Amino acid sequence: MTSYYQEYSKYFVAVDCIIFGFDEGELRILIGKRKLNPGRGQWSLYGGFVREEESIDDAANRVLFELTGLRNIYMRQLGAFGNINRDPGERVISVAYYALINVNDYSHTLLEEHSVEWVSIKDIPTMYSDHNKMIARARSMMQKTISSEPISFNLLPELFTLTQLQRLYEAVCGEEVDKRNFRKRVKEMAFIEKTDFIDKTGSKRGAYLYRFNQKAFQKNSIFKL
Amino acid sequence: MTSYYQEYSKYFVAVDCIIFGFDEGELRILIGKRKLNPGRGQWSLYGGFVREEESIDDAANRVLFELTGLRNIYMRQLGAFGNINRDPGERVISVAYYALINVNDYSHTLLEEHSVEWVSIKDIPTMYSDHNKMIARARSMMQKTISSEPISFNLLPELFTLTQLQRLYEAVCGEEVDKRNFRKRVKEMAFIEKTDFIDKTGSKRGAYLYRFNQKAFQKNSIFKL
DNA sequence: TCAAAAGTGTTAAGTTTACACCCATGA
DNA sequence: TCATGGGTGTAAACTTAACACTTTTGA
Repeated sequence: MTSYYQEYSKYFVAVDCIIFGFDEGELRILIGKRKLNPGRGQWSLYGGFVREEESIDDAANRVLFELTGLRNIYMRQLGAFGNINRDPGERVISVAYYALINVNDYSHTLLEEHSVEWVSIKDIPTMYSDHNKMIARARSMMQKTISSEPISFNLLPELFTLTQLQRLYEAVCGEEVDKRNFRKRVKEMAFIEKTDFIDKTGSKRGAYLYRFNQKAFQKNSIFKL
Repeated sequence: MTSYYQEYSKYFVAVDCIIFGFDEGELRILIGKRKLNPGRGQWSLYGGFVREEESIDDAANRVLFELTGLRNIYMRQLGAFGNINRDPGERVISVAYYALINVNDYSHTLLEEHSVEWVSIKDIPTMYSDHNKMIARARSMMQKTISSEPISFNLLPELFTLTQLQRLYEAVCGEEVDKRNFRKRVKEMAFIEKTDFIDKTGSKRGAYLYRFNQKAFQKNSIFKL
């Protein structure tokens, strides 16, 4: 084994995931209570330590997979959190990621198995370590992104109504938007395709279901909500 | 010493700084050739390892201070880079930061002392490890930021002409803008103050010098270039 | 006297916002 | 039949973009 850097210190490196979902008109994240010390019983993000055989990104994907059973999830790094005493146990540097999943893809069984729950972004409790800071950063990063990149679709089922899309947008941005103006903008985006399917769960009349066409997007690549 | 996490591995954690300056109409970064193995002689960002008694942010500030002698510099984290083999020596996780400095504050003596030089962003060579990726990310992050936050002023002397400000903006964005439209926008920002001083180095006629008023900005907080 | 950079307004095009009513259906 | 959410267009306000000439001065 080489040892170029032996005079320097090494640190534990963890990943923490802010997992967003959208349900009942609310933006939610998946959090649970810590099962181990330090901080046992405190609300916490789901995370894990980086292993020697994986990159940090791989670690984040592994942790997400362990919790959700899902792969190929939209996931972005928020950054590294490295205050000396951020972890009450020992010095741990944590790299935070946020992920967007469709709550329907996540089974209730798994919720109980890992004792995590969907908590509305409006009701986040005080959390372990600097996790509140991570959540705030994730939220603000996502807010900036949602108007310029088509990330909404990761939070919705494959087929969705325009009202659902609008409610999601409103939940992320924290403000209401005009229905007609919103639909006008959607109509200009050829990669948001109207299907012939109709959803009757949300209203008596029924609403057309739409679908995000990834391929059509690649070509056009203009997005502005 | 506590040992909550002893079953996990520890890693070297470094910081790398992308230090931007603006000179002769070009956006430049400060890079040098590695003095030590692995990678001796390769072009590299300036960096250092995180010490036990400092946070990652503190480490970045220390490294920047070591190189420039400057404190209280505008500096933002880009994120963590953690591929397994990113460093040819041993596994090192690196947290990249970008900093904006005024080239006039940086002495030529220091350039030589640390054998670093200002290289135009257009002429960045192939660099050590994943440093090219870091630079690309820094550039793109800065580009996004410059239109919505008043960061330009960190790259300029305290007093600057509108042409300098415009050239900087153009260098960062990589495209030219209309002089009259640019000045119109500047005029609407009360916190960019015209002074009575005139700079005659850039033209025979001379141009008014302007100054960024940080206090006036705090109150208004609208920025759009 | 001329080359070089500084400085200055107007108009057309495009974008954004505000706004109200009819439709289809199940209960 | 009525309450509920679905669906649609236009005009005014605002923002952005395009555009050309005069001024000052040192060389």
